[in-house]
Amino acid sequence: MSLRVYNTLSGEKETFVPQVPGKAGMYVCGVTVYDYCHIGHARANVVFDIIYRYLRYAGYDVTYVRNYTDIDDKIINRANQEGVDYRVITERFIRAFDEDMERLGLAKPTVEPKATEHIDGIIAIIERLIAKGHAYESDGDVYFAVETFPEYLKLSKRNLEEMQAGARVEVGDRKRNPMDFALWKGSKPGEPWWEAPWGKGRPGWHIECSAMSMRFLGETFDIHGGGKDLVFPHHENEIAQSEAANGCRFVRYWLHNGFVNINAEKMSKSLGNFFTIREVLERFDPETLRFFILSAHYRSPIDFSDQNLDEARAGLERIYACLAAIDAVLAGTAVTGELPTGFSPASAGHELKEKAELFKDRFRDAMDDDFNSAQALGAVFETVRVANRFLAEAREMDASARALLARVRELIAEVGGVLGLFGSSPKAWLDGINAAGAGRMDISPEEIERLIVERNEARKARDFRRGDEIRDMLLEKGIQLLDSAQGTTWKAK
RNA sequence: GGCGGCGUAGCCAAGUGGUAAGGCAGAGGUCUGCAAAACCUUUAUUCAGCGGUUCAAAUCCGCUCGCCGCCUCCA
Repeated sequence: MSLRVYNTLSGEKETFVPQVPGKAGMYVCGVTVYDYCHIGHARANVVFDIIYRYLRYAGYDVTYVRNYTDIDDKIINRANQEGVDYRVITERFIRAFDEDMERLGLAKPTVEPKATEHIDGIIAIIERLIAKGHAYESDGDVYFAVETFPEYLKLSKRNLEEMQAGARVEVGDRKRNPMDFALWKGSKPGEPWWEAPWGKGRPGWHIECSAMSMRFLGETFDIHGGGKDLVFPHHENEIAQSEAANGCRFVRYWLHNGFVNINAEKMSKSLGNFFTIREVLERFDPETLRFFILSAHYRSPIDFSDQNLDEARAGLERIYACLAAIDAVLAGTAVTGELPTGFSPASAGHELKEKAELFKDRFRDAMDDDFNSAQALGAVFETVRVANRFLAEAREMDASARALLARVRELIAEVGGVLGLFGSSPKAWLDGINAAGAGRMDISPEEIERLIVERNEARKARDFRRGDEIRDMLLEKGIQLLDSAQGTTWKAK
């Protein structure tokens, strides 16, 4: 089966056929660096991270461009508020963005250009647009004339007349048509500026993405991504500028991710109901957040809540617990990696072997279907269930049993590499979750260990009253004891 | 008002023509001194409602109801 992607432009799933066989060019609108990123940014970036990883996994040579928009009204406003140069702001939030993405385990894009490094390219496009009659200068500003581009609004499927009717009239407008948008803005005193044929100024929003994508991916490229909210006006305007300037198709496949909701309402800056990535990571492990994001299809809305994050953590914990159990069996033994034969048809070994053989196909089928990570995770869970059963059933772990488990372990690591999950040492991850949980309790891990020893001594002496007393006391503090043949461990509830 | 999307079990969530993945929570069982954890079994004759097309519909079409998004900065 081949990769199919949902193209916003056509409104349908299409078979992905790259412009150049074996290669894929992908541009994703990055952030405007004037504030800390919220979990909506986390979602967009995680989603396109797995799209990038999966394209590579599927064998494409991918050029992935993700920009920083480092000049913009909001940046200037913030700089003015703080009384600092705009670059102080952009440098601070570029660093913050990089830290956040690193913690979320994102792969580095091929290029991460900044708008301010491409002013020449921006000016060149604007000059071409003016020369072709698609743009006009007006009192130091330059605007794109939407009426000169008949296909305007083809992405968002709107109607120009109706939008004009509803457009807001701006005071002292320099536009010929209220729907025209700025390519270049003349600078006011005290604002950052660059020299241009129309005087000192700075680029408008939208034009930087046209310039940077063209620079690194060419006039036509395969995939352009971003959040749903960028469809209009940002991407619509990018199409107008780029196609009017170059006279050819701009993007082949438009991909847009759905929103993060809070209590079923869109999370946004203007509503003030947003959480920054940093705030969330104070309470939840980064991989849990990533797992939560990937547990739904990228185009669906997801509802962010403590309960949903707790459920995601429980699910991820189940997978890691299984991996830890496999690792414990495999510890210190060399395995061949060959799939063994000889499991009787009714046994868990036979079933697990079957799951292992079909696993990669199921994963690829899911991801080929418009990057359906939720379905892919379903396949992982099924494998985990059967592996757990195998671990519980098997009397002794002979060479073929270990080889089978090693194969399962390898497969989960392989798809984990594509999803950016399961990359931690299972034991370390589980310990980390415990430690984080225990950090919120008023009891130290040492104290817990001491009480476990005391309880086990009491139990050995068949003093179950004392033993249960300790167990109940710890449970009250949120510490769950786990008894097994190997001894007693604990976890934070 | 215009355009677009969504409505699947108590909750989260796949499934877009062939007879409902998976997770969480719940119930019963195995294990246990009793528990917890783990494992096993189980939990939607049915996909918001009504009508239509079809041998066959959660999936396609129409209508109704409900929710949401974009139309203004936004991932």
